Amino acid sequence: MSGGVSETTMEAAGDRGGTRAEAIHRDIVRAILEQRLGPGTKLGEDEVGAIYGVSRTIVRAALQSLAHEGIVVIEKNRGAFVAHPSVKEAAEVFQARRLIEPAITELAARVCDGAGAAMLRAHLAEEKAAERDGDDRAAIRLSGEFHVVLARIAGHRVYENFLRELVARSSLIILLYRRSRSQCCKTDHHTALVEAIVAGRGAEAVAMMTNHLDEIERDLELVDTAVPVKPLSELLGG
Amino acid sequence: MSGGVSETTMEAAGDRGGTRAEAIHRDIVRAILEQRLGPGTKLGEDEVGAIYGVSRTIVRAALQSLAHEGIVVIEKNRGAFVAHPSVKEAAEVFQARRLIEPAITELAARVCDGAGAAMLRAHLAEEKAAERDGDDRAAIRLSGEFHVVLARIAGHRVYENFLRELVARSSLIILLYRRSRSQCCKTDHHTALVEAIVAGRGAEAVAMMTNHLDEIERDLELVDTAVPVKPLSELLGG
DNA sequence: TGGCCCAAAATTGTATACAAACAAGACCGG
DNA sequence: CCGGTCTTGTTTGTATACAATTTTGGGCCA
Repeated sequence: MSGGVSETTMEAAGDRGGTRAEAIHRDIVRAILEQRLGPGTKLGEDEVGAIYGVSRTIVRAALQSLAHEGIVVIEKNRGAFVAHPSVKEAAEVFQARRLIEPAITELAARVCDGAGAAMLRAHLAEEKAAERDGDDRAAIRLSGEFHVVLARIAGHRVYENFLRELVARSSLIILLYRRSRSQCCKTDHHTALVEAIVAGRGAEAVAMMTNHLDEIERDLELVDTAVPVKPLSELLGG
Repeated sequence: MSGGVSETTMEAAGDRGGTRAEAIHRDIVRAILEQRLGPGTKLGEDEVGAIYGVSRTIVRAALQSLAHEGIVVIEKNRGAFVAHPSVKEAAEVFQARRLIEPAITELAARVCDGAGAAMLRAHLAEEKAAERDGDDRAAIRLSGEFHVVLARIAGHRVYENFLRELVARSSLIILLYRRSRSQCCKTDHHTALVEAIVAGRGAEAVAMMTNHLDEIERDLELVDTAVPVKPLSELLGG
């Protein structure tokens, strides 16, 4: 973990991007989306505080926020751990995604204007660049975030917030339960989705999204696994 | 505000029901569901701390949790306020309910066993008793909570947590935007829903739920209003 | 070698002190 | 009287101190 990068995180916060706790929250979510932080990882308050250069007060606020999203589990008197979703929870998360993402997709296809199209295409370009550059972690994160960008395009804050949590939790689930080593979302699926959405072909986009989610879920083997644990200072702030 | 009642809240926490912050969070949600706490009400840390007999640390944790659910808005350097949902947010909340509650209802109808039926009937009995006794506040709260009990019966934690937030936010929305003074959910609708769910008639229950939600939403007039403000100590711990 | 016990170290839970920022009231001038 | 400025009081943001709990390591015994 390079101290310079975590200072960048803090500067972003000073930049009216939100409080320090929110910045740490975002950075930890980023680490999870990039699959650097795995299920069961202990997030000690002093350790996290040392990494980001803040007191435990700020760390506790960040951890509470993460716990509220189901991404971290806080056990009384024992500390905070990256969540280890059960098979049941995994099924529930994907079921919720199969419920909400077609609705988001349909909305996005209906309201998508030039700015929305530009945002989607820019995101797609970022995904492709990460893939081309062999930056697996960024590619994985961007592929998850693509879904959240759709919700932002749809302009529906309630759905967006819910989906943001579902996507972060999906990242943990995929890390635990996936069969293949491949990136879970295929860029060409995202490409086709973008084209359908931008063209306002809602029904087609919805069908594609449904298939896309089914495919992600089919790649999961919903049985229990164990994960190795790495030192926190290698994983955060990255 | 009777000190005895808030001590009861604290004892419930000591009873492995969760931390003190969680108990305060629950009590504030309860006050909102009972429409004792209206949109825009300031929740000062010291004031809330005095009411519940805790330090600001615990209050801040409770307020953060409420803010995460969209029930309270924390403005930097200005304090925490009960949320005042906009017309757009109101529409989004009800749209999300129209998406998720039929799914919950269908699930509940599929899995409802004898214990589930007993839970639903007990809840319904409580609603009817509150109505009969003229306890409007309890009746309003129980009618909102009925929807969350359905989610619990469905045994789907992701849906349940999401719906819990939506129902609390709905309470604020209804207080702000309703046309009529009547209780927003009619008990006979809940009665009919329970019978269909318990009998496993999923499609019928789903249709009823959809109509029920449409009816609630039709009773809202989605234009901006202002609300009078009452002293906090009259409203919390109730 | 494994299990148990105990003391010390580490960590979490929480209150409180201090700094920073905002709100309210007083004062002054036009 | 009204508006602007300044001062004071209040509240929020955050670190730190202290209490409570858990974890770890060492010693002892079968």
